[in-house]
This record gives sequence, structure tokens and C-alpha cells, in this order.
Amino acid sequence: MTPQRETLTEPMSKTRLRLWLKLLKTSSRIEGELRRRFRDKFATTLPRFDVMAALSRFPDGLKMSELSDLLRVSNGNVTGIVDRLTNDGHALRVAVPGDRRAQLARLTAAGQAAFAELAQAHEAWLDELLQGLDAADAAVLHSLLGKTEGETDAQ
Amino acid sequence: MTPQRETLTEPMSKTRLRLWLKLLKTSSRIEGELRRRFRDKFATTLPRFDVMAALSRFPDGLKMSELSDLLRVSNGNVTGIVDRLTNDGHALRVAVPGDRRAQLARLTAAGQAAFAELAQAHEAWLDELLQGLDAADAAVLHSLLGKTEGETDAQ
DNA sequence: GTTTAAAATTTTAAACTTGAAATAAATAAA
DNA sequence: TTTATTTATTTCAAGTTTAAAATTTTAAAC
Repeated sequence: MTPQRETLTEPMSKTRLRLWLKLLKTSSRIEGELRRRFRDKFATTLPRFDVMAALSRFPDGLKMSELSDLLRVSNGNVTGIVDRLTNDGHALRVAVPGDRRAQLARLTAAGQAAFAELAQAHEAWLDELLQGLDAADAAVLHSLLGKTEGETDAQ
Repeated sequence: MTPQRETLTEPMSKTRLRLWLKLLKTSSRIEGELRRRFRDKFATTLPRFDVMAALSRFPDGLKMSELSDLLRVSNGNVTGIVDRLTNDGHALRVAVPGDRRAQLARLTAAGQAAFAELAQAHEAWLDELLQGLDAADAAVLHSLLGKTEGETDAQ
């Protein structure tokens, strides 16, 4: 019943637990490094960058709820981030013609220009931070991460 | 000079960027699920669990600075979490004999008992959430994640 | 048409997080 | 000693995050 010889070595649950700790440590380390660099080099934050990245993919704008779905964060969260981006002149809210409840968040021209710079640095940083992985490693890693996804929501 | 034929397909930096997005999405998804379950089943949080896990490994207590080093979060952060654990009766601060600056954070008996329950559920949840990976997958994934670590700090 | 339900967003309360400043105590230097 | 530096921790300001409550508007039922 129990899968092949696991009790002879380590229970599978312990293996998975250790794997999770490793995964968490890795992403936390990289995320922390990115956050630090965004702050030091561009005086901005990772959440701001994430929102700008989403908006840059939709030049016509995104509803607040679409934005929170896309980024998988709460509604109230994006409200605050878009507020601050708006104060910075990087984003703005425009009314939706047929629906007075909704608003579209969009990047301003300044926001687009700023994001272009950020995105270039971001990609270069990751290229550096993931130097240890070649193309084959990346493919395998990407595939294994995909195997963790259950039957729920895709992307 | 440029590594083998990368421009014929996708630049390596783009590959690494996509890998990072996948890694981030995976860890965020799992972390979110753990957070939700801790809240729903035990009315607690992931940061609280992380601190309790660290303290449970050191029954004699940890200095606040040791705790923040271990968890790789800021000093001010652990102050607040230990405050709340203390209010819950799960942790307490004890003086360090030779040094009046420092304090040791420790789990109370209630904290140890609570943590035992939490840890068991946590391990079971991860076993479920990482069902898609068998022992061989886990070994490869763990190893590849290790390759992302530079020459800096080990663990 | 009025009422009810659903949808989109904002607001709120609580917790988490960081980095920096402030405190306090120990150590080193003079 | 007295002074200066380092170490340990807390406090603080700002931002992030969540879940829940409140608002506003739309759509549906009747």
C-alpha cells in the first residue's frame, strides 16, 4: 500500500517538506535581492513593479478586479498600490463607458517609460541571479514546478 | 563568445526571467494555500508558525537577533511577532544571565504543544500540495534550486 | 416599477515587513 | 576612569497584505 520502500529511507512527506523549505528559501532570497535593488537603484518597490508589468501588457487598461485577479492579490491591495502609482504620475484611472462602478487602471506615458527601464534592469538582474542554471536546467526546473499544479485554475 | 546558439531560439535572459516568474508563482500559490489553512484550521499565521518552528528547534531559547538571522527577516519584525506570541501565551522572553541587553525568546509548554499540532498539519498539507512530485522529482528539484545559490551565505 | 441580488470598488482593522533611528548595555581605547 | 565603538533590541514611519465590511452601481425577478 505504502509507496515503494519509503520507510527504508525517509518518509515522502519529510522529503516534500524539506523541498518546500528549499523552494521557499530560494524564492525569498531572490525576491529580497530584487526588492533591495529596486529600492537602491530605482527608489521603487516590487509590488509597484508587478502592477506596472501587468498594466504594460494591457495598454488599454485593466479593471481593478482584473488586476487583482491577474496578480492574485486582494482587491484592497491593488487599490493602495494604484493610488501610489497615480500619485507618482505613473498610472491613472479612467472611467469605463458603460459601467459607472468600474474603473480602468492604465500606465501614463511617464509610467510606460519608467517601466521600460525597470523591466530591462529586472531581466538583467535575474539573468545574473540565475547564472547557475543553464538552458537545460531551466527547462527541467520549469517543468518540475509545473508538476506541482493541481487541477485548479490555470494561468 | 555568446553561449551556444542562444540567439537562434530565445535569449537566455528571457528563459531565466520566465523561470523566475514560474518559481514565484509556484511558491506564492503554495504559501497562500498554507496561510489560508493556518487561518481557517488553527486561527494562526505563517509568520507565527515560522517563529515557533525556529524556537522549537532550540528549547533553551534564541536571542532575538539569532531568531531574525535564522528567519532572515528584520529585527523589528521578530519583535512584533514574538510580542504577539507572548500575548497568546505561546512564547516568553527570558533574561540572559551575563548580558542585560539580550533576551532569549522561548516557547512555553502551551506553545510547544500548539506547535506540535501545527507542524503535523503543515507536513501533511505539503505532502498533499506536492503530490505531483515523486522522490526522484524532489531530488532533482532540490538540487536545481541549490544551483541558484551564489558564493554567498550558506545554510 | 420596486425589490432583491450580484458585481466592482473602496474602506477599514489587524498583522506583517522593511530600513532607519533611538535606547541601552557591553566592550575597547585613551 | 572617561570616551568611543560595537552589539542587542525596540521603536518608528511607510508600505504591503489580507479578509471583511461598506458603498455604489448594475442586473434580475416579481
